[in-house]
Amino acid sequence: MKSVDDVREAGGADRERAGAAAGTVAGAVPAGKHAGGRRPGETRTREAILDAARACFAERGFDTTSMRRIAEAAEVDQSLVHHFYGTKENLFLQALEVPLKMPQVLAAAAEGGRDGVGERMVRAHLALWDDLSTRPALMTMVRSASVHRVAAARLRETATTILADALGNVVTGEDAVLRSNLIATQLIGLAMMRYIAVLEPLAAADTDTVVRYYGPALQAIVEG
Amino acid sequence: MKSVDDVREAGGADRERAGAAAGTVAGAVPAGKHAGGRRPGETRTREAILDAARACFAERGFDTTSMRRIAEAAEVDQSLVHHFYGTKENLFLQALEVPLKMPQVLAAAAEGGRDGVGERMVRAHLALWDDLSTRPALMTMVRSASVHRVAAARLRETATTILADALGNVVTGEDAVLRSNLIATQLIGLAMMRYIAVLEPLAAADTDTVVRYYGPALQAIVEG
DNA sequence: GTCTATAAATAGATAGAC
DNA sequence: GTCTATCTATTTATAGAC
Repeated sequence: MKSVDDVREAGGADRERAGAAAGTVAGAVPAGKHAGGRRPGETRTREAILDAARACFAERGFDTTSMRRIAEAAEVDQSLVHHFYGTKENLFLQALEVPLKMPQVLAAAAEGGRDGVGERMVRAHLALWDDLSTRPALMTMVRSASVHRVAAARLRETATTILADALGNVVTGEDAVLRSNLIATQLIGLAMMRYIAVLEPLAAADTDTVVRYYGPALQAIVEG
Repeated sequence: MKSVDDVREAGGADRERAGAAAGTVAGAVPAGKHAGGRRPGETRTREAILDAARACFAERGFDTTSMRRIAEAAEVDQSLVHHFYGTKENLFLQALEVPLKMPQVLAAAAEGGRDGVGERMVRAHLALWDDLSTRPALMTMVRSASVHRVAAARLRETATTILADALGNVVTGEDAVLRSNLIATQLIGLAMMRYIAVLEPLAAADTDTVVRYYGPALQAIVEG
């Protein structure tokens, strides 16, 4: 598993921020140091639930994942899941939040001109899917896009906004937006077959091999 | 909607065959003409249920589709669905049966040598998805592949057996199987974004345009 | 903040009358 | 072959004790 930079999105709009360090535990917090802020222990449980939800949704999709299962995975009571996130729908929305690093990584890959941009995009995409801090949200999105309206909308949004924006300076000329769509199509297809359908030998192939063969396919569309 | 040849698979193993013409209705059957065969009226209801199931599964996926909903779509009682197909799982299996014409159409597209095979494959694939007699089964397969083991297996099988077989004489040399995987990846990605996620402007683009831009991308992998 | 208990809806599946 | 009625399990979600 390759590791990309450790930039993560703030998450849901109503998510509290940890005071300073990420590893803050209940017992390590100085007494009387939380005026108006969160009470110690709360955030940890809340995040544990969200992480568990992401993992479950990523692995089994929206419908197949029950609130009970998420609670079990987070090792908390079922009612706590509702207490923190209300409905299953809302929890799913939070789990869908795409890590901020995604547009950054893809934009970085699109830099550097037209030459070899196909291979760089494939490599960046694989890096995001092989990174354990970004994979669950991506997997949740793609896996549920077929049956959940919001996940599908998020997928479209990712394909257009993020990808088309990143490729804005690279894919130019006639039908530029359509061609960007087709590049996104190739990348989503790759995720689908390699990580979800687990098609062999593709799923077991190493990154370099995939980049070598698939990069030129993206490049063909970049060139128009 | 373009129409491909009208070859359809026999369906499930336990499916009865219609006597002669497809349009046979109860009243039009000669009396005493069904010794040991099916009783009139049965087949029609049975097929209506299967068609309705395919339509529902195609549109909403496995989990979201209830037996009651299928019964409603077929305009029959719920218990009839169980009567004919037993479990929901079994009905889903029947609905997944990929039309026989699929491998035929793809094999035909692969004929004619390496030149322009990318464009021919894209065009054949789009024809299958735009044909109302094949689309529901394909849609059912791809839409549920993310959450249903059997659908995923069918997708893998389609990608390897059917596609790799068709491309056997075209994709040769180093990593031929992996490259066939990547071609299937592109086609499934296309179906996913154009027909399921409905990404614009891709979904609204006409066939020729998609073929023109996407064909060379497949060709790049064929060439290696 | 965390738990027990349960409401309310819906699912798949079956029995049996006709 | 077709319908009514119902069983059983599971789901999301909430109320309320501590």
